[in-house]
Amino acid sequence: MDSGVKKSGVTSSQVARRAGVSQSAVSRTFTPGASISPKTREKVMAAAQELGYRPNAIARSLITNRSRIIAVVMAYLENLFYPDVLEELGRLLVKENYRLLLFTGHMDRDSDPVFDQLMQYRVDGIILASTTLSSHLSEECATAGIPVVLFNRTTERDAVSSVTTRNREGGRRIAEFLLAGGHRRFGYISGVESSSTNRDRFAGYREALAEAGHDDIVIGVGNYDRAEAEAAAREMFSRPDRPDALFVANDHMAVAVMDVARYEFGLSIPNDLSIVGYDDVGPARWASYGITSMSQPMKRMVEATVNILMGQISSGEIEAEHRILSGDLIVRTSARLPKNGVVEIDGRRIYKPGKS
Amino acid sequence: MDSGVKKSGVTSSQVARRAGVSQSAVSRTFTPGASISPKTREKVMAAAQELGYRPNAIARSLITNRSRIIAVVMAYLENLFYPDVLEELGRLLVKENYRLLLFTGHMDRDSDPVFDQLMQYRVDGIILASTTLSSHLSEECATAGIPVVLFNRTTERDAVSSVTTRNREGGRRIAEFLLAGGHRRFGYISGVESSSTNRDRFAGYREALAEAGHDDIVIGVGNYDRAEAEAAAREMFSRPDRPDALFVANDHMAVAVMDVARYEFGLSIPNDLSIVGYDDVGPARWASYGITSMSQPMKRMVEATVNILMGQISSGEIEAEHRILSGDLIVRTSARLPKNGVVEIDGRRIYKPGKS
DNA sequence: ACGCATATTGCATACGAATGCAAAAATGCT
DNA sequence: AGCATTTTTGCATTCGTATGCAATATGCGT
Repeated sequence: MDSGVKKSGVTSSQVARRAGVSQSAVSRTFTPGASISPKTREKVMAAAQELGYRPNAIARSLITNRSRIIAVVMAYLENLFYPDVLEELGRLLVKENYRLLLFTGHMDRDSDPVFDQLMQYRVDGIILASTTLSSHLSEECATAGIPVVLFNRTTERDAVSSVTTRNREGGRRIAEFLLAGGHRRFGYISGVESSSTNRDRFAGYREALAEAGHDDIVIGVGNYDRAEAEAAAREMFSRPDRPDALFVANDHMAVAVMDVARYEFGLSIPNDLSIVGYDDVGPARWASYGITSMSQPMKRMVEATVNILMGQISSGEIEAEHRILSGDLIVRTSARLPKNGVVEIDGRRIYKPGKS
Repeated sequence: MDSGVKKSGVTSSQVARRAGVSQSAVSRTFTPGASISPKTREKVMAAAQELGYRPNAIARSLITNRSRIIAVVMAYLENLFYPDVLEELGRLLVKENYRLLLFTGHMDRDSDPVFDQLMQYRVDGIILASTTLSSHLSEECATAGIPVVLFNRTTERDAVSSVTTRNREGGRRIAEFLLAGGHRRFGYISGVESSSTNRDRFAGYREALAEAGHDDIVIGVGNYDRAEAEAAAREMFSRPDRPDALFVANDHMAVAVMDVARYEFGLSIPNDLSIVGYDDVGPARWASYGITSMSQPMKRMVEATVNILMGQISSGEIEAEHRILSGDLIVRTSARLPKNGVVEIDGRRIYKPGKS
């Protein structure tokens, strides 16, 4: 009431004095599960209220050695898949009472500066979305006891935890779908060629096509980038042996490729060209595109990610764990339909070979 | 070399012992501008290297009372404008050696929980993107000495700093453009009605139309949400007096509205209906849409935001500051063109009434 | 070489909260 | 009531770094 300025900087000791108790009592009042009597707790709460006290998370971190901060390193934000992921991550982390420290951009090369900051803030965990860590850096995390989870990516040696979907099977499924649709000439526009998602998607696609006797896939490199995907599409569509079936490594690029096909080459989709994408991200669902796409169960992926992290944080065990989920091939209008195999589930049309 | 495990937890004292200097020397080595001789700095650096030492930002914050963390509260992430903003913010903040603590979702009502966390981490500044603070909360920030900047939004009383564009003028410009294009019946699909951006854009639009004798604007409420905008569009397009000119409060909704117009109502754009959006965000530029849109100079807005923040942090003066930038009406194909006024600048077509 | 000004260094303490430990209070039991 | 047990409390210390101050080392001018 009378205290006048309540410039934040109210400390637990001040509250303690006000409430006529010890600083420890204040601390215990704000520490869930600590030993404190209802009576003192009430006194403390009242004093805290009056002074506008909030526990200082920084000081708390210093002594508990827990920051309750999770670092998220994310790239490709212009691909709506990732903002979606970010939003869901935010929701889940806040629910677990963790904060989200965001680093945008890649950290492929020795991006020590960014990494240094992660370490300096003693984050409790790191989520790498579409970005990997040099083995050097991930080792450093391991020795530092910081859990790391790769989101939608894996590394060669499975040394660090990851959450992915069955990209290889996804690639296969897409090939089967396009084969069943009676296509003759197959194309692929890749993501970043060294990325595990790209490798796996393509591997599955190529395998299934090869088994059907198609060994000559027309390939363009899109690097998960709109402009590059457009350029690759232009090059591909200008070829005399233009494909009639095209798998684009993600929807973000597929949308761009579709625009190029329609508005620069006057192609009719899916009559002249079938396009299949990956992720089942927002724009793929928009009426202008209606892209047939392998879905990635984003929410479950995020949930698994947070889950792994929380497990490792509370147990202290940083054993690499790999969660592999699966999606469905959502059928829309960007690709010719096979005779059968398309079924409707929960209002979504899905390709399930074998089923009529 | 021999130290074996270098489990992070290396402290400045350990480095000091190793280097044969005092802990202060280590601290000074890592404090830019501190008084330290090149010779000892070198010794310290060497020891730090060996042990894998990194200064503990938490401990540092505790004593300097500066966290070097900026909280960003952001909503509407599915609107690509905001991921773009986020990326740019990340870039600029990192350059200023600040970290970005992200909170997603709204905090309109007394969202004290989120706010509490902001305060607990003693963030050095707060950026509110498309979200405002109750006056109660913003006051609390003021007394706590924490700079707050509203991004793309203002409050009634100009008590808190903000960065916006001339939304009212933008609304006017759009009206002028549509009037010059010879349209007869005008519509508007709003954002969140209480938001300042929506109010201003609409005010300008309505004023200019009224001056031209058009007082009967057909209105739908979109709340900056795709689904709601679609519903509003459906309702509007079903009316007998369907407008032939439609201003949609942002591109995120305009894209959805355009799809409804074309694919659900078979309208030809811009022949049957002209659509103008706001933001000039990614999808507006895609070939499928080509939306004529008032641009917001996102990079400059972000720059101004960071600028205000840095200024207030370093000066300690938290005087509300308002930066108001302006954009251009980028002309594409979603709206009928006026006879004149459209000029080409840097490869972009812009509407500048008065110019031929 | 001497004295003075300046640059470096180490000591000791502070930041704000959490926690082991022992003292004190409350509770239960007979 | 008296004793044993449990709960609550306060004291003192700790986390890792920054910084004022006094002490020491260095450099400069003559």
